[in-house]
Amino acid sequence: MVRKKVKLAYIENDSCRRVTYRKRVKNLVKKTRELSVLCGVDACAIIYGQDEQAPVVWPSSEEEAKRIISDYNSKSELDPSQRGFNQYTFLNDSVIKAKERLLKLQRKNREKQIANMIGFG
Amino acid sequence: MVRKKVKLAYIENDSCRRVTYRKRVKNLVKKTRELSVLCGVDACAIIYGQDEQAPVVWPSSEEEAKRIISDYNSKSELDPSQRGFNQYTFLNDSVIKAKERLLKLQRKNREKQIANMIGFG
DNA sequence: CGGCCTATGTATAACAG
DNA sequence: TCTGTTATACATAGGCC
Repeated sequence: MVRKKVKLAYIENDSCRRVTYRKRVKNLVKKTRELSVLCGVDACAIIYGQDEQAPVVWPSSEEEAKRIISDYNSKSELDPSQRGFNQYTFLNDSVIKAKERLLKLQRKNREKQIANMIGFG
Repeated sequence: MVRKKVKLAYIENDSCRRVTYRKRVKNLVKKTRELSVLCGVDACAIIYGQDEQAPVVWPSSEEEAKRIISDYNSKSELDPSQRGFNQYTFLNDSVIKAKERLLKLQRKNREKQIANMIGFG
C-alpha cells in the first residue's frame, strides 16, 4: 500500500508475492505479539505458507506456550467447574492442544529463523 | 505508536487498554485477511479478549471455513497417503477441527459485529 | 463510554544492486 | 532471488466531544 494503491487480490507474480508474503508475515506476527503484550490477552497467529514445511505460528517459543498452558491448568485447579463443556474452556482446550503439539514439532533452528525474521525483542 | 513512542508493555489504564485493544484487533484481523488474499495462503488469527465470551477469530465466515474444509477433504481423496501422520496434515487437521467447532459456536450477530468492526469488504 | 479527528510513527510497494 | 532503500499509504495514541 504505497507507491500505488494495491487492490486486495491475489498477487499473480510469483516473485512479488513471495516478497510481500515474507514482509507481511513478519509484521503480522509482530502485531500479534504487540497486541498480546499491550493488552494482556492471549492471541495466536497461524500462517500456512505455500512451500514451507511447517506453518508460521505465534506464540512459538517454549516459554510462552508453557506460560499459557500453565495458566490454563492453574485456573482449572482453582475452579473445577471451569472444566465443564462451555464455550470458553472448549475453545481454549483446542488451542492449547494445538500449541502443545506444535511445541513438539518445532525445531530449534526453525524457531531461530522466525525469531530473526520478526526481529524478536 | 504515534504522538508518543509507546513502549511495548502492558497498558495499566483500563480505559486506554480497551480502546487500544479494539483498534488493534480490528487491524490485526484486517491484516490477516489481506495476507491470506494477497498471497493465497491460509491464515488464522485467534484473540482471547478479556471480557468477551467468545474469542475473536478469523476466518469466521461460514463460506471461508467451508472452503478450507472442502479443500482439505478433496486433497485427502486424491491422495489417501496424505492422511498419514505427518506434520502437514497433522497440523491442518487440528486447525480444521477447531474451525469446525468455532463455526457451530458462532452466532450471527457476533459475526455481524466483527464484520462491522473490521469494516469488512 | 463510543466516535471522530489528526499528528506522527509504521508498514510496505516499488525500485536498486 | 534476495537484501537494502525510499516514498507513500496506513495505523494509531492522544484529544475532543
